[in-house]
Amino acid sequence: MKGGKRASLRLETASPEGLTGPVEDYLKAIYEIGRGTISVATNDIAQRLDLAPASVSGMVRRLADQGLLGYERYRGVTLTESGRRAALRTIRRHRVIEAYLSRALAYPWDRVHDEAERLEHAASDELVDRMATAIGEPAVDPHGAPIPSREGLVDETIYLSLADLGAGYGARVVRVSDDDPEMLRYLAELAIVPGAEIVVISRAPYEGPITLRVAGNLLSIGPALASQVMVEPLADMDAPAH
Amino acid sequence: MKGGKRASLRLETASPEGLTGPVEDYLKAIYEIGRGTISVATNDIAQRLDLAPASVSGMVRRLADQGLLGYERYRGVTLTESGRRAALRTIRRHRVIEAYLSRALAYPWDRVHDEAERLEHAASDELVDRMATAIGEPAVDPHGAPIPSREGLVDETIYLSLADLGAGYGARVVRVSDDDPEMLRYLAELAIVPGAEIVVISRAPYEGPITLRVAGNLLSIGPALASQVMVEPLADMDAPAH
DNA sequence: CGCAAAAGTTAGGATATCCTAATTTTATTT
DNA sequence: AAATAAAATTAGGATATCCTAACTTTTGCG
Repeated sequence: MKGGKRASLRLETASPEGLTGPVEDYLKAIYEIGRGTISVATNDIAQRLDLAPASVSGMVRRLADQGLLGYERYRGVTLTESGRRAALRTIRRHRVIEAYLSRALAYPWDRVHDEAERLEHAASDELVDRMATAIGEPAVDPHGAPIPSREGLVDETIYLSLADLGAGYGARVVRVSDDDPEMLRYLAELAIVPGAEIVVISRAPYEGPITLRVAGNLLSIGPALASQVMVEPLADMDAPAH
Repeated sequence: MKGGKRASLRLETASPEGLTGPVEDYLKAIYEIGRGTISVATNDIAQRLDLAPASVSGMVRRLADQGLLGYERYRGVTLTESGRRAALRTIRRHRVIEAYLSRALAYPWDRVHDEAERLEHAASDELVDRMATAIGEPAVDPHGAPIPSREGLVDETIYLSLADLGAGYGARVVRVSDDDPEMLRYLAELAIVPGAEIVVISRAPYEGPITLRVAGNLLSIGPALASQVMVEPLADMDAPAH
């Protein structure tokens, strides 16, 4: 006989439960689409992961057999408790890595996402925890997304998007969508970053441009972009009237 | 048609040439066994990667087809120029990551290897370069192994092992084998680490213990352990006679 | 409410990687 | 140099993941 016994499957992941990279990606996608609770359509998973719908049908079936998902044919999937935990662990990894790359290695914010997308499947919990400690246990990643705790708790607050904000309102940017590097570069140029304060000056009708004041400058953006920017309305503004 | 075209193979690696994790592992193993030039037996590859010999036969055939290896059935394999470059890139990644984990995140030296083993397939060249810069472009990893340059150059010096050193000789430890955590912890306890100066006090015959002075202490180790410690003899010792 | 469009699934394949068992080639040893 | 031992290969399978094409179920509309 040669050497010791071998794991039945060669895993490329560092997950405690030994999930593969693709499995982690599915769970994360399902969590993010359904906010952790809502039932999710297989086609939406396919779209988000850029896979053929048929591939998703096969995979969710297997994940359901493993107890990670609840699944009824033609009816969408939900995360089980164990699936949810696994999803949040991966999301924590992703966001801690993003934050670490940004703060400790001065990684540009439009590139942290792709790098984290690969590292999240390879980094051990110990490494992720060391990274988090090294940068002072931040609460959010560079795009403003909340980082789940080691115990799997996350801030699930739902924010308005800039597209939902009426003229005259002021708000603070809390979070921007993270996966389009070009958009992130553009937003940074406009100073629309988490923490920035903005005022909606006017909104043209029929999906027209939204004019804002940001950091003293006036600028206009389209509603498609505005919908990617999550904000927290500020109470103390002067002209909230309609 | 849905979305854009898809890569023909889904890669889990960040390599420029798009090599998979297993492929990088094979190339690295072949480089390390054969020091980059010598022909390597497939069985040795199997042993090092903990795979069945039959699996290696299949894989080296494919790698040869891809131009990464020279291969003649029943005769072993050699790295081609392109295989060698790929191997050194992976080795650079591995060692930079080890050094970074150790210096920037205070990772214990017996655990950097396993972590790097996974991250080396996921980290982009940009990340590895940023890590290297962040810790001052070290020349060696925490175990004393030389880090290949971005251009693929490495120090190929071959050192003696402690097991080859006669009684009376002094030497400086340059490098220790890196993949057995328990052994690394033991060596650290004995202060046998890269940079340490040692003197061989005596050697018992018939594979007997080797007695050393390290950091002022006397201690004995077996030849199996001694052979894992690479040293550079010191010229200025007093009793080199016989 | 019936039917077409949309959503989702099964069927049948492909690829990369690994395994065990059986076979072939090379090396060693008398 | 024949016989045996060691090394390496082929044959035949398994698994995880993905795909396209064809089919089925659900949904939404006139």
